[in-house]
Amino acid sequence: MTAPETNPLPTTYDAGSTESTWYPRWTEHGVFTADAERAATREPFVIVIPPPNVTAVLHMGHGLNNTVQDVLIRWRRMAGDEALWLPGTDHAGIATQNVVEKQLAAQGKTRFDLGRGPFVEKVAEFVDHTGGEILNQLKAIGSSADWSRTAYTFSPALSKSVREAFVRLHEDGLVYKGHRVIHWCPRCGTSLSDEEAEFTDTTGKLYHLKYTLADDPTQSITVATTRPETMLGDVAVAVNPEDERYLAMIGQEVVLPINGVRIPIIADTYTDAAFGTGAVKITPAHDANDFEVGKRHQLTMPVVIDAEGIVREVEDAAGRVPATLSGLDRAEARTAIVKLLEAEGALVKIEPHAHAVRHCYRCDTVVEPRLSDQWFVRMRPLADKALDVLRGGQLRILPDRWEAVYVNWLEGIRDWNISRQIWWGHRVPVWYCDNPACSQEPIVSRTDVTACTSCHGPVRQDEDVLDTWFSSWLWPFSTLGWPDATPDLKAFYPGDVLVTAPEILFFWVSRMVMSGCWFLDQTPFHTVYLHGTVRDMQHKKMSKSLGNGIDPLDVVKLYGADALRWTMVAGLGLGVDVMLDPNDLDKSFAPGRNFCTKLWNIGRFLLSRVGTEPLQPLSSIAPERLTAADQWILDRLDQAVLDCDAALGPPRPANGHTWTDAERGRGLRLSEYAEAARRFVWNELADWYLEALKPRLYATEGEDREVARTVLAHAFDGALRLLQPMVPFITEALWQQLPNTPAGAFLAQAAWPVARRGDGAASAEAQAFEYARDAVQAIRSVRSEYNVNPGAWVDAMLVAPAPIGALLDAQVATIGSLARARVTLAAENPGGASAQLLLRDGVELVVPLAGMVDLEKEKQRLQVELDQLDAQLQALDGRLANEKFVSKAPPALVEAERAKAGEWRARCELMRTKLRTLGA
RNA sequence: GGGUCGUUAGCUCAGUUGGUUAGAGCGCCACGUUGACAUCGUGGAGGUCACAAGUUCGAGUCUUGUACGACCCA
Repeated sequence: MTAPETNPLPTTYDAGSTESTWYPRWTEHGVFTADAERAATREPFVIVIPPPNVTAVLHMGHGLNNTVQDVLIRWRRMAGDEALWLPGTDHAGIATQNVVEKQLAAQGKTRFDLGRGPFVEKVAEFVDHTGGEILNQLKAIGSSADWSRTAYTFSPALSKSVREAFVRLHEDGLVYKGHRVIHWCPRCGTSLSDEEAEFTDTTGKLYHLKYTLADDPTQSITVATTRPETMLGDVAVAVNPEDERYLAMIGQEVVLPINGVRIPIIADTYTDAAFGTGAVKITPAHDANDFEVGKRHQLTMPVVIDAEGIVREVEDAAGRVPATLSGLDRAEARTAIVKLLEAEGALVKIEPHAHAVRHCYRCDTVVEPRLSDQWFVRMRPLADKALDVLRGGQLRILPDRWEAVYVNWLEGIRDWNISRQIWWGHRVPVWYCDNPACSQEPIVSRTDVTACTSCHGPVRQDEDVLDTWFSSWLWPFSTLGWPDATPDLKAFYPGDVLVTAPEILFFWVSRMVMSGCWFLDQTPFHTVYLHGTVRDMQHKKMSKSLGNGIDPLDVVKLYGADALRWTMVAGLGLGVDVMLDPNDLDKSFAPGRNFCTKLWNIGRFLLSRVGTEPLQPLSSIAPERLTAADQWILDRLDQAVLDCDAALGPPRPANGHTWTDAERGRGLRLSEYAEAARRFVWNELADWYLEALKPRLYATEGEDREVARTVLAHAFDGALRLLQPMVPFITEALWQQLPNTPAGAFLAQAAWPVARRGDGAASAEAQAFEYARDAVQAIRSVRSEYNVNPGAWVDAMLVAPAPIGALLDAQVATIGSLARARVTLAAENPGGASAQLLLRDGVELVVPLAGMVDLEKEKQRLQVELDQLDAQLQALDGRLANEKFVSKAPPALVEAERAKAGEWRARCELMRTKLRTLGA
């Protein structure tokens, strides 16, 4: 018997219980686990996660980033790829060390009180206990990563990769120790790479200092500087050799104020005659540019500021720092020195000056340029390879405007300072023999060295650790076991898509491409997808410090993970920032919340009507048994599938390795994908098909009801498959209720739909339903205009040319029930006092509305419509009368325009006739 | 200082190689609980596509300039 089943679904969607039901089932059944062996017979599709800092707490940026990855990986998993999303965390050298140092500071201790070994142990312990929590938080938003492969940049396995990379680069002659001015964070006590020293625009001061000539105290030269405290370390004044103002002074000496040191005036083209006074003081130990000048002129390099940012005579600086200044912090020293300069009459003036000051990207302290010994990687050869893969089409970046940024940076690449003077990280694998009698060079080794290879005496390891990014840049293959030739490495390298934010294009993305190309001779991925930033309504980036953040877990609790995911994906234009209001979560997440509620209600109703009896497969139903509505929804599903595919794909270059120009910019349009799927399930399946179907479904039994059940279930099944990557929980819960879902199967690994008809074009039968929709909308419009009681039934006549009339004949009941109208068909318009509308293809709607029709209103409406169309017709006629248009535009277009003109003309005529009958 | 991008409905954004009457979500207005859904339904209002010039039969789309805004690099 076919009485409707008891509805098993609760009336409101319970996100919490659904999420806690399905996530464990997915993981228990290994739905997310990739298999290297299977990858031999299926296309692998690999995404490596941008590893969050091991101590990080989930924020909206992670939410966005990981949702995108999850959508892509779930899509490819359904599409039959061997999908691997590889998760993990980054040990985050400086950041993590800072956290633990802060804890120590609260106890009044420093890391030096503990000593290196115990401190590192303490950090490791801290990471063990509190680290990696973010990975659990990723599970809460539905991330389908392969947790069995969770990696960590500081694990023994990945540490092995790091050593291998360092040693190999050394063997390749690309690692060297350099003595130069680098960026130094006095607070963190370490050097930083160029990328880690971020520029901040600041309004500072430009100090003009007067240095008196040694041999002629009546003469002086004025230099301009933003950092007067470095004058103690000045070794020269440089002027441009072309600058006529100073020609006579070149070669003479000036006396530094305060410490009385004599320094020469030199000529160097580095000096810009137009900046400041045209004369600059040269402090080689405390400015990278001055360092270059100093090297060119073989100047001494006195160091007057130490590693903690304290002014004192550090090196080659005897007699330069007066006792009164020694021991002052660099900021205090600036104040004191300016005062002294003023007292000596050496301070000419102070101007406001807008410039960019570098700050530590971890603690925001102003970076101090510092002369020191550091390990560097010579990047030019690596960068060239990374440029080749982009130019050769093995790599693309979306949005493509970032490709220019990538190229620009790589073309101007500078050597990478990879050593850090902190303790938390991979120690530089270099050992020194301190035996003065032994001539052993530093030993660079893959394994720990315990004795000198020459004299067998004791050795000591380099104190420095490697930049965190030196492990991150190996991530796409270190996580797969490199340098060992593991099955995973063979199966899953190179990967496919890298999803991240543009901020780390240089830090991480470009470097991964370089390392992949260098060590494995292949770009680690063929696509870089750079998504936008999550911002608040003032377009300010969400951040903890600004207090404008949204906790994704709050959103999950309030509306569910799917609502969070949907909101972000639906709003995610390519490379576009996502705006959310931290003060109004209801409004911000309304799109996702509303969509989930709607989907749940669609499913609840639909499933209750479909029931639980087995369904015959769609393929077993003879086409002539399908109604126009059935044909229509099946066509719409085809179209939705094609639209989703077009928005998402292609997943990889068609030839497997190189993007063609036609492919290169395509796909990864997540918002278009969301819109195509949404339109299908909501605007087509629910709004029209389900409504049109109600009479058939309420029938108690019969063949037609079976057809309706089958088509309905098929259409919904298709919708759920299309939606699963975006809203995995709610779709899984609904899909499990469909009668034809096999026991033990998961939507999460069901097949991605394929369009039945390849072209997605509407079939002729479906066209009848389009006419029916037109008629329904027209009747509703008339009803609304005349304020007809929504419950009341009206008479409506459709006047249609014979062939369309024949199509409409079968739709009369459907139109009637959807528009609450007693619908009749006619070949001729009877005229009379009625509301009349022109539909498409010459179909007319006549609604008599006895006694209610307002003739003036009808006339007005017709007139407005006629005027609009007439204006457009005239423009079109003008175009068609233009000989150039007719001769130059594509013939097919001209033909189409002619046909349109004819249609519009007939329509205008019809309206004029109507107006006349209305007495205008 | 160098570079990149953006400016389309009240807000946030789509609009693929130039070619019907420029779309969506949210918001707004009117009506409404007809056997899934008021986190909803139905109907509707709202845009000289920043400005100016140019190319073209034809420009939201291509070129140049201007204004404003954002980001990246030095």
